[in-house]
Amino acid sequence: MRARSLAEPALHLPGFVPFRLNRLAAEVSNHLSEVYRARFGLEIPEWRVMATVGSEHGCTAQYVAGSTRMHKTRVSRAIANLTKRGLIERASNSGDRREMRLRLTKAGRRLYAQLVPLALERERAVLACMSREQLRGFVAGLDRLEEFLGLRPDTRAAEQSQ
Amino acid sequence: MRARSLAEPALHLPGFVPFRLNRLAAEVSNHLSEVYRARFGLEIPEWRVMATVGSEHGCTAQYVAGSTRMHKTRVSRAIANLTKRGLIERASNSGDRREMRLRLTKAGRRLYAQLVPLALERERAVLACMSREQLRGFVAGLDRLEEFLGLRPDTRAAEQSQ
DNA sequence: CATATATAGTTGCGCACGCAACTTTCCTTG
DNA sequence: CAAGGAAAGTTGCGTGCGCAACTATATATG
Repeated sequence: MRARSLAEPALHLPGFVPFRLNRLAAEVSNHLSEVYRARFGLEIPEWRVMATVGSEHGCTAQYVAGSTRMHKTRVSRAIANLTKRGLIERASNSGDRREMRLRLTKAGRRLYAQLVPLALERERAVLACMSREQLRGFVAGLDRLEEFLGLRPDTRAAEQSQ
Repeated sequence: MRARSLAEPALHLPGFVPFRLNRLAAEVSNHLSEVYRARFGLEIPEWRVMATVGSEHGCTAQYVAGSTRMHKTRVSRAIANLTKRGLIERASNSGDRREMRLRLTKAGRRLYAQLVPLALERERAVLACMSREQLRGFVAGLDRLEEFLGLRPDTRAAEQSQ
């Protein structure tokens, strides 16, 4: 196709989208982690569980794993930590005794209420570097990629449950 | 303070951009890793070193760490592995004997020449889900975010070296 | 009703990672 | 030229992760 074999690199990492996504995601995570890590003693998996259970009351570990795309062992350990700290509680009172319904405890809801505004503020601060128009274009791309890659089981879930 | 307590989530993880970036980056990485992992026995750090050294002949470990934003120990270990496998070689013949100039060996160049087209093809396959216009918008957002977050020491480097 | 298969969640194990400390070499400043 | 500090890389150590295997419960099939 391209009589390019003897020519130069052909792949420059800083222009390679998969790499750029990784680097960007890591950087944004670092910014965020100052909030939930230093100020609340939560690691990424714990923060994700809190955020999921905080809005999907009574969901299962399986659901958390599916919607965050974390490995179920990672979820399991995060839940164990949060339970030990008294931030969430497990109830097996369902009809299916294999699964555990997850809920924030009172302390968990307090922490969640503190954490959420800070997290949203961090997001806002980063996205503020783009114009409204730029942001729309960027998010549209995100939407498209997620749909294409089969991320977002939530759209389906929303359609089903509502 | 409370006025919102009875209202709903306020933070829905699937719509939270930092989370979406992480999930997307992980997913794209998984797609890519099938190439360099299963077919060439390289992990992410090794692949990044190969890609960097492949286009920046004679660069240092420091440079790789800076441009990929990997921790220097991660880079160091990746280089150790690649050296053991005979894919890159270190030369301390510089004027500064602390740093090591990195180069692909003959075998390394062979592997690089095989790997690059496959990686580019994977990138293309993913990005093909967007229209030309969408892609432009998405990449513009990427550019903007990277600049804002101080990623890309390469633009500076390019200005200096060229 | 018994057996087989699947699913929710946990745990043992090996490994890669980041941090801090270290070695070696370079650069400064008196 | 001696001494303090900085930079390039490496290594010991503790930890979090993913894989595979396990337990317990639920569902399907003869």
